[in-house]
Parts: sequence; C-alpha cells; structure tokens
Amino acid sequence: MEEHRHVTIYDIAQKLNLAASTISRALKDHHSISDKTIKKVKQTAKEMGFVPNTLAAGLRGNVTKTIGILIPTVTQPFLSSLISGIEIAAQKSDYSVIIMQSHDSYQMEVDMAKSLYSNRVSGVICSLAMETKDTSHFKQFSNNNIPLVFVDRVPKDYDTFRVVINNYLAGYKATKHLIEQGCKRIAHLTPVSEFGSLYNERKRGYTDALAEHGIPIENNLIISLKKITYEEGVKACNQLFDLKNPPDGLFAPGDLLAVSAVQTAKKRGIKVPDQFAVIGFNNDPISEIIEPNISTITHPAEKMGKAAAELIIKNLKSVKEEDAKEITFLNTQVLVRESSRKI
Amino acid sequence: MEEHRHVTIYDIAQKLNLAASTISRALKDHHSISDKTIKKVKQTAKEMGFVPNTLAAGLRGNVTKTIGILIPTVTQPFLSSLISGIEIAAQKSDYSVIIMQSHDSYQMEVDMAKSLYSNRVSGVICSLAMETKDTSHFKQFSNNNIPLVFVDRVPKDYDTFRVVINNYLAGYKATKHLIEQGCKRIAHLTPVSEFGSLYNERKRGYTDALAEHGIPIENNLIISLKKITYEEGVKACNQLFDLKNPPDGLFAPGDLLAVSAVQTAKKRGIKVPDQFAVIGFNNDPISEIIEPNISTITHPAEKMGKAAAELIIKNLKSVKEEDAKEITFLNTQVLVRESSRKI
DNA sequence: TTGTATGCGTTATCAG
DNA sequence: CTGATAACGCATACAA
Repeated sequence: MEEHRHVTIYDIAQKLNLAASTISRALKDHHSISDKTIKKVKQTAKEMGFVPNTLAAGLRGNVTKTIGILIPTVTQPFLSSLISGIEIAAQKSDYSVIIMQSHDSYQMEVDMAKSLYSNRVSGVICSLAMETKDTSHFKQFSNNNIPLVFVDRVPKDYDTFRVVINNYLAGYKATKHLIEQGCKRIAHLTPVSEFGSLYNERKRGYTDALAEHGIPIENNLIISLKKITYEEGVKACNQLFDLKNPPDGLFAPGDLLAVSAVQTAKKRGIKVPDQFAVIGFNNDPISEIIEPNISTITHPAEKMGKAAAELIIKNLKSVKEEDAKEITFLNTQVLVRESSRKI
Repeated sequence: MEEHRHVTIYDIAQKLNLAASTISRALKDHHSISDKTIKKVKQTAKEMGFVPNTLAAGLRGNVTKTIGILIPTVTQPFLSSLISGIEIAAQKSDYSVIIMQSHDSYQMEVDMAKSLYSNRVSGVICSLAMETKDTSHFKQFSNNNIPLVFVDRVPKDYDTFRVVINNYLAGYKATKHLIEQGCKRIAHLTPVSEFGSLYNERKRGYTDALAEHGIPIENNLIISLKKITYEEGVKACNQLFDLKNPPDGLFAPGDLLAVSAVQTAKKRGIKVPDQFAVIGFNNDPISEIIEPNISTITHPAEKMGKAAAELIIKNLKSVKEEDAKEITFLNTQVLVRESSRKI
C-alpha cells in the first residue's frame, strides 16, 4: 500500500508551472482566470486526486460550512427526522453536519457547546436538554456572530432564532378533537422538565379547550410524568383507570405515551376508542403501525430541520437585537385515526 | 452586543508576558512547564474565555479527532442506535462525530466520502448504501492511513476492518427456533440489494436450518423484496397467505417486516403464533410494543457502534496488509416473545 | 523552564 | 490574467 501525503494546491502548481494562488482561484472558477487554465487545473487536480483541505480553508477564511447540532439524543424519531431534514438542507449547500448528543444532561450540553465552538461551526441548531435551566453556555455563539437556532425545546428567555410549532394551539386542537368525538372526561399527561414551556403550552391548550367547552378541569385527570417513557405512561394510565370515575379520553403529548395508554386500556378490557379515546403527538412511525392506530398531532420534524438549517445557511449575520426573537411557526394538524374516531 | 474576535493563545501570552508556545504547552500540561505557570495560564485562559481552535490544531498536527459516519439514513432504529454508540465512545475520548447520510444512493456516498476526506476525519465508519457495488471511493482513506471501519452492510472484497454480526448463524438460529416451535412450512422474505451479502447470509442460514431438519426448501415460500418497507411486507405476506398451501411460520429479516406480517395475518383472521409464527430481526423498539410482541434476533447496534469507534480511536495506524481483514463478530440472540411462542 | 522560528494548506491582497 | 506574499491559530524543533 502506497503512502501518499495529501495532495495540495502546491503539488498541482508545481506540476503545471503555475502559482498556488492561480490554482486556488482556478478551482473556484474565479472570473479572472482564463478558461483554458481553469480547465487544465481542474483536470490535473482530478488526476492527482486533489481534495481540498477544509481545515486550512476554514482557518484561513473563518468559514467552515459546518452546522453543529446539539440535541438530547438521535434515537427519538422526532429528533432523527429533524437531523435528516437538517442534513438534507445542509447537503444542498455543501455544508457538513456535526452532531452531539447531550443525553438530556446539562453538563454535557455545556461541554458540547464548547466543542462545537472549538470546531468553529458556522451555526448551531439546538434542542435543549431536559435538565437545562441556564443557557449562558450559548452566549459564546451569540457573542461571536455565530447564528444559533433553537428548535422545539427552546428557552423562554434567549434572544435568538427559534423554530417551533405552536404548542398551545396544538394542545388546544387535540383536546377539542376529543371533545367533538363526545368525550366528557378528558385526561392529560404532562411531563415536567426544568423549563418545560413546551409541555406547559400543550397543557394550557388542553385546559383552555376544556374551559371553552364548559368542561370542568379535574386535577386528578392530569398526571405529571418524570420521564417520557412507555413504562411511565403505563403507570399513569393505570392510575387513571383506577379512579372511581375514570376518563373517557386522553390527550397524550407524545405518541409513545399514547401507545402505552391504548395498550393499557386494551389489557384492562377497555374499548378504544368507544370507552376511551386517545390522541397522541408527533406522528411517530409507531402511531401508524400500532392497532388501533393512533390519532396524533403532526409535528413536521424534517421541515423544521430544513428551516433551521436554512436560517443558518442564509447566514444571519444579523443576530442583532432588532431582528432577533425571530420565531418561525410551522403548522400542525390533527391526524384522525382509529384510536379516537368515534363518530 | 459586543463583538469580540476569538481569543487565541497569543492573547493569553500577551496578557501574561509569556511566549505563545508556553501557553500552548501549559494548556496541555506539558511536563516541561512549571506547575505555577500552568496554573496561571489555565486560570487566565478561562477568564478570557479561550477556546482552542481545532481547525488550527488539526491543520498543524494533522489530527482532527473527528470520526466520520457515512450511513444510509439516521432514521432507522438500528442506525440511530449505532450512531448513539459511536457518539458515546467518541465523547469519552474527546472525539467529535460528523454524520452524512447517503440515502442509499451510490453517488451521494461517493460525494460524501470525499467530503469526509476533505474534512480530514481521523477515521470513517460506514454502512454501505443499497446501491453501492463499487467501493473504490473508499481507497482515499486506505491510501492515506485513515482507519476505515465497515459496519453491518460491509463489502465482500474490501481489505479493512469490519464490525458485523454473524448473519448466517443468526438466520440459522431464527429458523431453527421456528422449527422447534413446530413449524413445518417456514417462509422467508429476502431483500435484494446490489451486493446483498448480508441478507444472502441470513437466507443461507435459513435454508441450511431447514435442510438440516429434513424440511424441503420451497421456492414459493421465499419472497424477494425490492425495498424493506411496511407496504412491501404486507404485499409479500398476502402473496404467501394466498398460496393454496400457505406457510405456518415466517422468518423476516427485519422487525418492520415482521410487524407487517403479524398484522396482515391478524387482518386475515390467522392466529399468531398458533397458525402462523413469526420471528423478526434487530430488536427494534417496535417489536416490543406491538401486540403480540415480536420474537426477534438481537442486533447490538450500540455495542457495534462502540466497537467501531474504538477501532478508530485506538488508532490503528497499522492498517497494513497484515492485520487488515480484521473482523469483529458480535453475538446475537434469539429473543422469544409472543409472536412465536407456541410451546 | 521558557522563547523563537517555522510550517500546516488555503485564500485574499496587492503587485505585475 | 497570473504571481508573490502574508495571515489564519496552533504545535513542534530547536535554541537559550
């Protein structure tokens, strides 16, 4: 096996008796270089197996064309679809994507933000860790004009770009749908997280929808969850079914929770949707596959990823006070399937 | 908002009246620097908000501490778990991870391999695109001593590291399990891909298991799939159930296919597992959630990711002819659940 | 123990 | 249209 050192523009320059700067320009179709030279350079570059060193270019020009993604985990369907959307948009503009998982830990988020900064990413897309309260570790980006976009789990108080859905409205629509199906006693699961605005918003939509339809809000129909897992969902639902006056509907702010509800109901001989209608959230693949399949709220993960990436690529150097706070709302829809279709 | 330029070691040097090289060494605890200086340097570095520029370091030292991942998509559970494993191992050794999706396209794989090389990654972990036949675009890594690890979908003919399971044995075990449950006519779905060795191996395990137990191999019980989707699975299963002599068992080389089989059977009033036992592959989350839950073959995605990352991190500068061809086999197990438990 | 000088590969500026 | 040169930030060989 041969061991060639990386081919550089100097190697090409030498071979063609040209200056390195000419090579550099020719390779980027600089207008001041003759077509003949451009062609010749590109030809030999290819022959010699030249591949530009992005580190050098990044160091020199302070432009890395790299988007940093900082999310809790890549294994959640919503987040892996988000990545997919970012990656596709990035790819189109010849950007790379660098991914870090905070695993919902504040300390890891801090470390990884630093690492992204260290890599001089062109921009950062972040969905906050559950643990995160303080967001000062993102200041290094803002302070250095590195565009920062929060997605989905966004901080309340940070002056930067956000790509989010209207969680309040989504929660409202989900609940209203159940009411329209004839549900009278609608339960809700609500994860508690440090800042928690996202789930609080969905809950607010839920309570408002009830109130608007003259349905009293019962606190024992609202269960707080420490974690968003299947097991927690089962536990919460059993608790609901054990009530002397159990619910006839549930708005679960996640599809996995909705699945756990449907299956717990089935195990207890409760008919879904007739005795217990369920609507989830996210439109995860599983919601479509489980039987009965789960009504849900669409959450356009890929689109959100695309939007976030484009915010960075269309380089918003203008993360200035004036136009900050920019918020992109994307639409959500009620996707009615078997788990809630009563009429 | 202030606009500070990035703080460099020169800024620290100036402030402390030291040479930049001293700062550089102090920050990495070089033995020739006094403890007092080290402490002082680190202290002020922190105060000034210094973050090392990995581009400069990478350019200078030709070490980027970055692992490139090149996979078909991040949204498949197996692959997102693989990423997770890689990322966790990388994180431990202070490596970053850069991810590219080939979307199973050969051309994209070629482009992205080049992009990874361009980023001078320290190593590459790849699971091949479905379309890929030729693997010469990976030579740039081998030729430059950049460790290359193929995972799961590996080429037959490439002399490098692999992290794979024993697909033959897994297919054999899955089929044997069904035979032991009393199945006499076991069907199989087999995706066709360009190189396809992975699925061919599973199929070989299947046919060998049948042969060994004196069960004739019937070609109409073996269905080729163009794509590994739920819909294709449904189609194939309907085709099987329409046979005048339908199967009483199925080995599906993926959990999504197994789910489609179970649900198609249920829709047609065929009892699972009594009339039709099913075993899948991968142990995807869904296999555990669907009812009846699906027996499956475990596929240790996170472990494989970890193993692959470690191969790179323990820097195999020795990607020399002698020790290449190194193959890591990892264990798989039959996970018996409801979809196949008859006895 | 610390300082000086140089180069990594590219691009931008200025000159020709 | 092309060439020479400096600079990006860091790490190392060598000098002190």
